[in-house]
Amino acid sequence: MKRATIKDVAALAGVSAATVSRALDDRPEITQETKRKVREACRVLDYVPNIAARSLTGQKTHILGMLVPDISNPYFADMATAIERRAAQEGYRVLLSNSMRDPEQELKSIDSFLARQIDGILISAISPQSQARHRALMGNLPCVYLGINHSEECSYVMADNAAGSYEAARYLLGLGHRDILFFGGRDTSRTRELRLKGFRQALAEGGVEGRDLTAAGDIRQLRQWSYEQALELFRGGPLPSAIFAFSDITALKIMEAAEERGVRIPEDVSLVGYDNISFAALPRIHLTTVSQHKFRLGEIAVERLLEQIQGRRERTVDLLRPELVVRSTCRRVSGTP
Amino acid sequence: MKRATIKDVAALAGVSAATVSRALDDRPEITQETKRKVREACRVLDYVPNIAARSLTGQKTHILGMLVPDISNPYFADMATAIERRAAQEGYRVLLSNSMRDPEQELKSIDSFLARQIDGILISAISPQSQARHRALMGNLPCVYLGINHSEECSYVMADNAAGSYEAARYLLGLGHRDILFFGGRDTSRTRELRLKGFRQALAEGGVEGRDLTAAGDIRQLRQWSYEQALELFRGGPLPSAIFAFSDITALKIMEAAEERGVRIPEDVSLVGYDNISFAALPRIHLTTVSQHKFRLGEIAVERLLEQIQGRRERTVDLLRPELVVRSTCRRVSGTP
DNA sequence: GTGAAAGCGCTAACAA
DNA sequence: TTGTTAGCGCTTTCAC
Repeated sequence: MKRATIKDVAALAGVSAATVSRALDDRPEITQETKRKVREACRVLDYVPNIAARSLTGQKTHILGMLVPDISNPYFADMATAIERRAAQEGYRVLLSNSMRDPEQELKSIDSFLARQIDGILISAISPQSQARHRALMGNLPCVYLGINHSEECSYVMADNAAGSYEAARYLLGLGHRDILFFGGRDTSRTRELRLKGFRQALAEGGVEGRDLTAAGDIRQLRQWSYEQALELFRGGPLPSAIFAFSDITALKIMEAAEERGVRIPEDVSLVGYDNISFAALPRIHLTTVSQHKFRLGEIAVERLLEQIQGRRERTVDLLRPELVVRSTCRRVSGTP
Repeated sequence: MKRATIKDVAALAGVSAATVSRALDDRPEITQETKRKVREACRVLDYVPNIAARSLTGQKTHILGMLVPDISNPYFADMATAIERRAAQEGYRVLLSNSMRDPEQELKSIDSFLARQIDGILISAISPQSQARHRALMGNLPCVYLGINHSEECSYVMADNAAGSYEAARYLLGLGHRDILFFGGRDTSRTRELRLKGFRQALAEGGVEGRDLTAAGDIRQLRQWSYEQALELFRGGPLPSAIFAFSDITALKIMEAAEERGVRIPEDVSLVGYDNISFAALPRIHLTTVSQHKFRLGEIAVERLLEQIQGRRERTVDLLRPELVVRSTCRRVSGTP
């Protein structure tokens, strides 16, 4: 049972293939009567136009590519969901690719997207270096970058990481915390760099010295590293008054270690995360964290990309202001005056 | 800057388009020298073959479709991840579609998949009724169903829901629980029906009477419903000794309500979930639940689908045995002898 | 208002 | 071993 083609429809409707094409496109020059016959024939034959053939004729595929470093990270998973939903509303589908933080894989994924004639691409690049390499491959394919790894001439959508951590740090200071530890993130991560910067600035303004703990070297398993470091931290020595985790994932690992060591949050140590992934809002977790509005961020990225594809806009830059989401993992301490 | 085509490569390499095609396919009849020239030309031109054209020539698209009722449900999200990963290993990409539990949307998604010439499709159908309707549309397109909504002549991969809840109920009985409440799920859900069946069987064998609470009528927001019902349950009257939640999502909502009412789990009431979504393993949550091995299930589905596509197998049926994952939300009670 | 013909980029059959 | 030719299903001129 072969699929029906436009010729089959044309034959059944008693017109030419060209007319069928025009009728389905609802062109004004075609008679209502002809359109009716064509639609009827399509229905009878269960005709579905072949998009491959259509795209070959220079049409669009209505497929977007999305490339992220790690889809098992709930942050990207959530953003992907928002992107797929928004794209679907506009009649686009999205092809997802996971670079696994491997620059070679990133290039391969882009090749594969190109081969599929996607109309545009959304990329969360691994690093500015990798970004520079794949930029060339893409030619003038419409593209919007997600997050911070891009060069200045690209379109991008990002949240202000420094501002987010600045606000969170101010919150901790306001609660009376003076000994605050910035915990986690890879030392190669620009995201971490920016978050640490906002953190330090707030502390400096408050006249407080900050500490930080960073994953240096080739740490593949950042989660495992965080867990082990937290276990070490909670081994018995003096605790910091508050911990500012690089991300919610890290914060969760800290929570896990705390539980194991009998350290109570927030009674013994306050904790704030970053990203506001869905885990953070769960009962018993109630993690205070910084929201990057990742759903909105994904939606905007799709909108900007479609504007580029449809030639309505050139380069765009969108900056979202993060927002502190206060839950229950921080307590007020009586600061020394 | 137009993308290079096979003709450009052929011209630059000084051979015909057909030779380029063969060289890239690494066919034995082509000289090493020719292959080298072709590869070089491809490199120079940044040539990426056009998959649309290739698929038009009767080739495959190497794209699989995946259709689920609700991707915001972590259960499906997790399975999708497993499916994408396994498919990527085999050189396939997957196009995701969300039916939003709407039968019309389900049909539209399938049409859109057909139009894209996907090689095969993985479906978690909304209901046996919807399944019957879309079955016709697909002709003999390779297809594997995920879960329980399919007719008998299809290929499918599913976990034994009754066996899973049977085991969980036995576990609760073994801990001494006698007053156990089966909580949640839509009354139209076959999944719920099967889980309830296993639950009842175990209780009957233990000489215990079971109770159950079901979402009847057109409940769109099952999560909200669960939360409200749990709040009601925890209002102050006598508590059941244990609650068997229809799913982990439901269990989490029960946890949330319990927290709000000051009901302690497992001290005041034991709780078990179903699905073993990633939330269940988080610190502070530690939900005892039934694992359906959803990652494995997704992988198997991909493998079976590819076997069908490559003509190596016809209809397949895979049944996975669920497994109880004991964490910390159930306690032993001193049963009346 | 509609049809005939050309061509999108590629592969497969047949020649050479 | 390689080139030539035809055709996949569709859209888009250009005629009529």
